[in-house]
Amino acid sequence: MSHIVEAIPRYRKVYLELKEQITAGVFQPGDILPSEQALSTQYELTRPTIRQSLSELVREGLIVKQKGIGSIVQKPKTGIGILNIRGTTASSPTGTLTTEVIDAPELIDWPTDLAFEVPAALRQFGCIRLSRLRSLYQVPVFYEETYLPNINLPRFTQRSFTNKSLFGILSKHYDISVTGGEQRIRSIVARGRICDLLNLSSGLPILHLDKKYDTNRSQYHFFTTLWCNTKDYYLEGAL
Amino acid sequence: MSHIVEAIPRYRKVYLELKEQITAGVFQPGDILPSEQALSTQYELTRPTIRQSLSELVREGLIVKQKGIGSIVQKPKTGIGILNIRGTTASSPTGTLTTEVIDAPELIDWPTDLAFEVPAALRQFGCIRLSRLRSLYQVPVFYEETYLPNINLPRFTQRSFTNKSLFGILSKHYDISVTGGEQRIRSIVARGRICDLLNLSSGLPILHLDKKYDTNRSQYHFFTTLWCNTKDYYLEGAL
DNA sequence: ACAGACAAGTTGTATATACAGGTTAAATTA
DNA sequence: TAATTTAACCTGTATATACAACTTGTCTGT
Repeated sequence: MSHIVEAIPRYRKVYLELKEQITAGVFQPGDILPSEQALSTQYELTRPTIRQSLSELVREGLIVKQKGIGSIVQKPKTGIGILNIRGTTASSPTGTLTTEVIDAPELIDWPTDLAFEVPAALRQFGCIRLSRLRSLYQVPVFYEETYLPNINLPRFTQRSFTNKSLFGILSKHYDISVTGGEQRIRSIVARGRICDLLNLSSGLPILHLDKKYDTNRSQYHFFTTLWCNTKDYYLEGAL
Repeated sequence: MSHIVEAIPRYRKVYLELKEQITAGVFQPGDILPSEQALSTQYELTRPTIRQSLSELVREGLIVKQKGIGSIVQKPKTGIGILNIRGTTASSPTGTLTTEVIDAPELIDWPTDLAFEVPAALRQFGCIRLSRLRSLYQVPVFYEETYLPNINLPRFTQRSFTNKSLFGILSKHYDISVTGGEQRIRSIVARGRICDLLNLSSGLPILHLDKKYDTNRSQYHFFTTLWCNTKDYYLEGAL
């Protein structure tokens, strides 16, 4: 087993730094970022490299670019932005989302009723299942079940996930970052256990989402099923 | 008023051509596209330019790239892919989606209850409203109301939208292409007119989506509200 | 005072090139 | 024959450069 260095490209460092500055408020909505020329001088990189950093910010909707003007910082999106690539914790209003573990991480056989087909390459390994309940202002909003292939995740089942971002833990301790994925959405009525967890009466409409996440580990995917009460909130995402 | 030539960049032509070939089946899922080097020879462009074309295909999920291998064509996504940037017609299984006009295009005042705020720059112009019902295999699946700013859209209200793509008409006749947008999703119960249109009994859960589209015309946005019966289908999209 | 030309600054498009690092299959060696 | 090395090919990252197209503010001439 080789030591993973995973060198971070320079364009990505610039992207991360600018993103941090935007979310931290150094650049306010409506502000114009330093020009590509200025950024290339500042970071000692060339303009194509800087443009690669900015294109990521455009893709995520943090800036829009306008010819002749510059890169304009956008208002952060409102709502519970779990339709995009960000983890649910990172994309919610700061400090209002709490996470409670319902079922602690445990090793199980792969369920047979997942919405997405589990690749054979993953089936030969075990499956780690955990479930969590997310609340906004102490009101339960969505319940989430996650299924991960048990490949090279030492001490994963011992970790605490209360009020922690799963994406953050995967990134920090296991060098796994989410690069994309797909999702399927339905509208269903709440029944049984979901009602209890979300504190709903039976028969109310809720969102049901199945997600498959792609990661930087080739062939490594994981899966999430999610039930969301959209009575007081909505899900939001970029097109 | 100047004549709009709107020269199409070369990288975009390559993108469009490859996309056409993929959707037409010239390249099958699992196939590997010609290498960037081969494409640059074929199209007489340099590799950076070709990479710009391919990056669009990656963003739309039509291909994934793998270092040392190439660009792998992906299975077309199943489901009704209206969560992504493609118009609903273009992203559904070929030939199965029919569109019926419920309310023909008409000039109205801007509604006051749209989910998204209409920019002041658009409010001073009138609003064109039209509504359509989409059916899969003759079964109504979603109902859609669209609101467009009436700016430089000659003869728009006279056009037929039956079994036509709104995106296609905007692109072909008015040089308007959708470049992005945002959406909000809720789960609600069907009531009143929606029940009749979707042929549902009252109280069943359906999806409610509000969308705001960005276009290549600066400051020009339009809006869609959509009700979708997800009993037999689901909405799908990339993360 | 006003209109128009101009200059400066910005992003968009495109070329040309180089090397790093991953993958595969053929060639070489033990 | 089997294992190892090598070569060929692929995408990823980065530099350096040039010109086009768009926006804004300034300068100039009337």
